[in-house]
Amino acid sequence: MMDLRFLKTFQTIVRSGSFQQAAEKLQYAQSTVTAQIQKLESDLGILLFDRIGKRAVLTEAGRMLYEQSKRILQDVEKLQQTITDISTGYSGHVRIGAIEPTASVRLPGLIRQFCQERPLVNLTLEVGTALPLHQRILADELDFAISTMPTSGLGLMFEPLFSERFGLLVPDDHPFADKPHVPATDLSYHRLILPEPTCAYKEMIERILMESDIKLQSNLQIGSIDAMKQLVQAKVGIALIPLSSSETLADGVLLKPVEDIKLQVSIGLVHREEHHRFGLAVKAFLDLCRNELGSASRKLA
Amino acid sequence: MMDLRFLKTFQTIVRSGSFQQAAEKLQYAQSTVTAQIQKLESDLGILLFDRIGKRAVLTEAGRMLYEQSKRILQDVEKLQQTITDISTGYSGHVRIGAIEPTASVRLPGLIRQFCQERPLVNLTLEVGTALPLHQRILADELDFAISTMPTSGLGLMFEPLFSERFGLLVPDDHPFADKPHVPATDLSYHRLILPEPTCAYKEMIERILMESDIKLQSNLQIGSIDAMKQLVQAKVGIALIPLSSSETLADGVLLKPVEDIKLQVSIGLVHREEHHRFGLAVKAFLDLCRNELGSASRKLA
DNA sequence: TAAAAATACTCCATAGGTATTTTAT
DNA sequence: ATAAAATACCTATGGAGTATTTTTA
Repeated sequence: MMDLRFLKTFQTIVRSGSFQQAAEKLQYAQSTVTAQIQKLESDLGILLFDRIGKRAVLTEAGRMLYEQSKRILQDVEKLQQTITDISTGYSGHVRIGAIEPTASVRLPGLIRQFCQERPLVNLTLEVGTALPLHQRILADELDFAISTMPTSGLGLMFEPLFSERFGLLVPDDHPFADKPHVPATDLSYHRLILPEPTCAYKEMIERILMESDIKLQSNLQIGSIDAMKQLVQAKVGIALIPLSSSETLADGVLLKPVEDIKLQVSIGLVHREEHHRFGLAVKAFLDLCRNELGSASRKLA
Repeated sequence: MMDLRFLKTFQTIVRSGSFQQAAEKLQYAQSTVTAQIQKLESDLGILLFDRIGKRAVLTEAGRMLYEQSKRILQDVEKLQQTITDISTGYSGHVRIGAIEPTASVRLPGLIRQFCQERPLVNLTLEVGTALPLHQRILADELDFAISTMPTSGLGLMFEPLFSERFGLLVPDDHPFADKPHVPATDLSYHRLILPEPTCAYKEMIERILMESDIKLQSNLQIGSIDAMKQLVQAKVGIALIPLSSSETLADGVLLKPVEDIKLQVSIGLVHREEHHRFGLAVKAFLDLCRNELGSASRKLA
């Protein structure tokens, strides 16, 4: 296999015009340059220079080698720079996943801040439901996720950041609209729109409602919070959605607190147990999440 | 400087999934693979794999190295293939120069034949007058040229191929038009259009006419043979042009042979004296020129 | 006769191998 | 227990140096 140092020497000869000047520039002995070129020529089985007296003139093969190796050496240098940047956290690739509404409500601010601080870092954000995200972490295709707690036994760590609390979304002409808050038991008398089955929220809601002995009148299952808002607006039913979604409410609907029961779920960081070797860029984003989303920070109630 | 063999090993590990399989594929001992990766990691100052139990999983830096080195190795392989092809004459770059009308009359057929035989060879044809072409050969920017004989002292070799003979181009209603051939002495009585001063033909024409003691009535100097044809067609004058240009004559003009004097010039191959090291592709084109244009071949009279 | 490249030789850094140990399944 | 990776140690190829010779402008 070709030696990159020899290509570098070859390039230097072509640019400087002589073996000797190349040797000086590269801090080699002159004989070393000769030897390197002879090695290249014998490896490739073709002469690279016509030795015309003192001057060394490129052959056809030499010209081709010059043109093509130029790009290769440039790529190698770029690669080395990239690796250096990664080890300083200046460059890199952060691959995270998040559930809604965290992804669209809480993360955009963080992402913007992160991109300003580290403009060369690639960032991938995958939005999905908890289980698929956890599986992608295990497959080494995500560095970490922000979601509900993973089921034990997967080999994943959970680091709680904050509690997502729920409210009742109702049309503004609904009987509940005038009350400051809604007693939980009143939920039994209305059609409730629930999330889809793979959503971690659905399980939580059903469990809590069951514990409180509240029966559901219907179970319309809708995968998207936005779609739920539309349906509530259209007076199809009422829905329990995270309070943090209130920032993007449509007209004609209200988000009311619910009394008596703790309708909330813990959201946090999910990553592999052996997370020792996160790159600096990933660590930086992790810390950003801890600082900005953690319960110490009270930016979002 | 990074060792390409190590990158190759690294790639093989990533693709095969383990150090051991990579060692088998590459015919290395397993410890060699370990050592190579450790060398890479210490050179780059960053870990490439997370050693999770038996399995080796790429780190962020490892993923980057994988993505970027892929292209580098591909380029290296392509480069080696190119060099191999050059040494067989299958690939390469032939850079030739030629004067008119040889370039547009005699060469297109050769070029088409050559491109069919060696489709991967790049071919550059520069059309110009003799002296500039000769200088570009000396500057190593052309492999050879087809032109008139170079002035001695430049260090160029000349290898005659054929004689370019001249005829008199006249409008079809010209007094000469009915004669089978024109006596040289009759030229004195008509306005003659000559080539531009840097054209090798002009010198030859003037020298021959002077030797024959023929005086010129005027000296309109035109650089392009095509332009001369237009002028003759417009009855501005008559012109001496190579007989080989007759293939592309315009309507309303005739090309007549000239009697008594030898209006001809030798055209051949011009190249450096030290032409030992032409690539096979260039040699092939040289031979094609010798066979198809040489005086042995009587395709064009 | 200078200046550049090639040659002769010496040295040693290191790539690669063998054998063994460590580690995690 | 077994299979993979790391470690220890050895060998020898070949890259780089010094000194000298060859070549040509």
